[in-house]
Amino acid sequence: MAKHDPHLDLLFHALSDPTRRMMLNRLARGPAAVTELAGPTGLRLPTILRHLSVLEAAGLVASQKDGRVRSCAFQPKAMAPMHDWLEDQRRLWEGRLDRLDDYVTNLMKERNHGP
Amino acid sequence: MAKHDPHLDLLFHALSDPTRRMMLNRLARGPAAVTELAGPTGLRLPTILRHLSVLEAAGLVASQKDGRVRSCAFQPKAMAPMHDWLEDQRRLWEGRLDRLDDYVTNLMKERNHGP
DNA sequence: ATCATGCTTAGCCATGTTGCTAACTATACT
DNA sequence: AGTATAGTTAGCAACATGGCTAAGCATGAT
Repeated sequence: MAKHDPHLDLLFHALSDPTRRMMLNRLARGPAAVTELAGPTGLRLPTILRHLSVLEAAGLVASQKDGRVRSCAFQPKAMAPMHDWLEDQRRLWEGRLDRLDDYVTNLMKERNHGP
Repeated sequence: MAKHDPHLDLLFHALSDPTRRMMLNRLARGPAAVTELAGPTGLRLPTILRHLSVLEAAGLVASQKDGRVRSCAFQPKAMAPMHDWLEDQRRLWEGRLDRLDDYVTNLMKERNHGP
């Protein structure tokens, strides 16, 4: 378990912006060019390019140039570390619930069999 | 499907910082006071309090004062919107894979029965 | 009453983020 | 060749973020 994983920072940060989530949403349906990504957002190209670089830094998107158009593709594997972290977190929480359960169970046993 | 959910911004942003994830990790094991949260981070109290307010803004933590100590508790339900979004995203992606599958299948049918 | 503890507020500083415009490059079209 | 298209780069402005110190306030212990 990484104590302090910089990749998670990039991942969560990338997802924390509505424009970037919109772009990912589009890319989950299939590859797209930069202009097509920009379309629905109403933002200028340089802005979109910046967002794209954030998504690429997080590994969520890979892109390549084909002629004069850059084709961007969603990289679902990049989500894995986040899912792992969420899973760890869930386990911790449920472990706590289990222990609470034990506690209550023991309490009731004591009530039933106690002095 | 929310087109532009500000709550998701807060949620992902809250998780994008290693200090805050560390705090959540501690809280998933059970409630803790502010000083206890600060301990492992090596950061000053005012800084921790700021992080705490970010976590509270995202709904991930609830706190209350008991005497002079503030007790903080993890709120697992706050994770739900994020899980929903991730699930939507996964569905989109898998839908795409299915369609790709169909495409390949059709292509092979045409190859077999075509002119 | 005094002192220690635990939190809180105010305010500073450096850096990062998000949007923009303007100017540039490289490829395609006619 | 000349024009349109698709990115790209540089740089600016406004605001947010993450750290700090110093000073304040409320509660518990002696």
